[in-house]
Amino acid sequence: MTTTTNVRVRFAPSPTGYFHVGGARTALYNWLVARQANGSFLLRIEDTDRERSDDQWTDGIVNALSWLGITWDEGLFHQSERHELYNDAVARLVANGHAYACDCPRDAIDERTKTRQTPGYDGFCRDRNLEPGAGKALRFRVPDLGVTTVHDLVRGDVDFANETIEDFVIVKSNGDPLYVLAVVVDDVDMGITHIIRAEEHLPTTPKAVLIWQALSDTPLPAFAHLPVLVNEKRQKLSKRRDRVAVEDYRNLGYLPEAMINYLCLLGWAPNDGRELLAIGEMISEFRLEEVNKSPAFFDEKRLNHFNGLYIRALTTDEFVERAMPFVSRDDVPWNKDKFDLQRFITLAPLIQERITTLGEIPNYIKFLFADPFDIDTAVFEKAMLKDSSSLEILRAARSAFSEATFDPESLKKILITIGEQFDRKLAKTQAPIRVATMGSPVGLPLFESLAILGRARVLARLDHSIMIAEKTR
RNA sequence: GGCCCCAUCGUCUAGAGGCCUAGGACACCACCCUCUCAAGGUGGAGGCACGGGUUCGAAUCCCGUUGGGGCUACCA
Repeated sequence: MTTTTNVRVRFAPSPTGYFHVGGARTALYNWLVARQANGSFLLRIEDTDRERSDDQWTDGIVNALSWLGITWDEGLFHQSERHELYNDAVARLVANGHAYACDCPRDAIDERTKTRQTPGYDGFCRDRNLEPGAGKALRFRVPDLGVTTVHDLVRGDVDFANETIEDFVIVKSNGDPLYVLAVVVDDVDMGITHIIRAEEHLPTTPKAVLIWQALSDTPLPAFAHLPVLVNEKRQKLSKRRDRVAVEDYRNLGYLPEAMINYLCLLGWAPNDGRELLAIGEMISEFRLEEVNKSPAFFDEKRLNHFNGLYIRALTTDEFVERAMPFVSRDDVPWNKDKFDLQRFITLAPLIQERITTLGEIPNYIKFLFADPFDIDTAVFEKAMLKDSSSLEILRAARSAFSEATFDPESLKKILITIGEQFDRKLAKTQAPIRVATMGSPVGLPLFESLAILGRARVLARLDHSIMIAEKTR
């Protein structure tokens, strides 16, 4: 296990917005490849565009990856701190004729393009031998003939005719390197062997190949372009359009291991039908060559399913521990110092099998810790006033509970007996009691809840509802 | 417009020429279980985009059509 290989991968997000699940999936696949090969996973922040980059987004990326358990072996690298490297590479490119200065304004290029059949830059400055410097951009001289082939592990060979690739800009006129240049310089410098990224980068990959070959004799890395993740309209997930920030899922109460499992299956599946995969299984079984080519819809419903399974697989102790941040938040629907850990623990197993996200917990235990306790009028009316015997049941229960042993079994027997008096099944008998004591027609099992609530509060709540019902009828 | 990618149930997928009467999972529906709601169990409906080839045989290979998507900045 201590043998290391030379496999080196990198995850290179740009800090220009919330870190979304598509990026997380890309990071995961990179990480799996690194772990499987016992190689290295590097994290590099692509912040060459200073205006769009912001440290807060970098923090978000770092936090999200940490939460997911995707650890990096080298980094964080910031492209913004590596300008010397880029300048050096640019100087070499200019010196050996691969790059040239260009002072064409955009509108001039567009004007000339109108009269041409091929779109893009027309190579106007190619042989003008402009002296590179301030106010002039640098363009890469793309061969007029031939084909640049991208060998892609998931898509096979993809050919691009060089004549369809324009002489693209690699350095802005203000001297800043462009992404396409910085990426290659860094990948060469860091000895990256596998470039695993989203499919949207495929069209610019021949440019990267050309730069790589102009800059280095080292063999090209293997490429793997992953299918993009799409929304319900089958458009690429976007930070602006779609609310899919990893951070949001964390706050909603998704488990990182469920998220990882779901993400892993978005574009890849093991040979047999297994869907619940441990990290170790993903690491040993994942194959880039088996990654699907078509876009995948990020389906929250399916994520929910996985999250529910993972929550239910927790031991009670683990569950309680995971739940703590969600029952101690400021926005919890009860006075924070009313919270009682022991009582929560007692109910925990019952909650655990009912929820799909940890964020749902407060609503389940609100009845226990919220005092004063009030009931939604619509709910109350439906449960208490639509049925004439509801009030009678409340009274009967009030009377019987005042002397009962307060354990679930005893309480249940009492209610069954009361139900018989009214010729009702238990399902019907429990309804008004539930609303009166728990505030909702749905929720945790009633008798366990009553027992934990305790006689005093149960009686008080019954009295309260009886009073309201009497007044209203 | 140009370049490129993609195409199995609504969704995620299994399927690498006969094992396919196309399998699983989510979602959906029904039933069972049941103090509510869930969870769980059982069952059901639902798909190879279309057209040509190749082949004894095609979801699987080839071509085309259609449809979807990505890129097309001195963004990343």
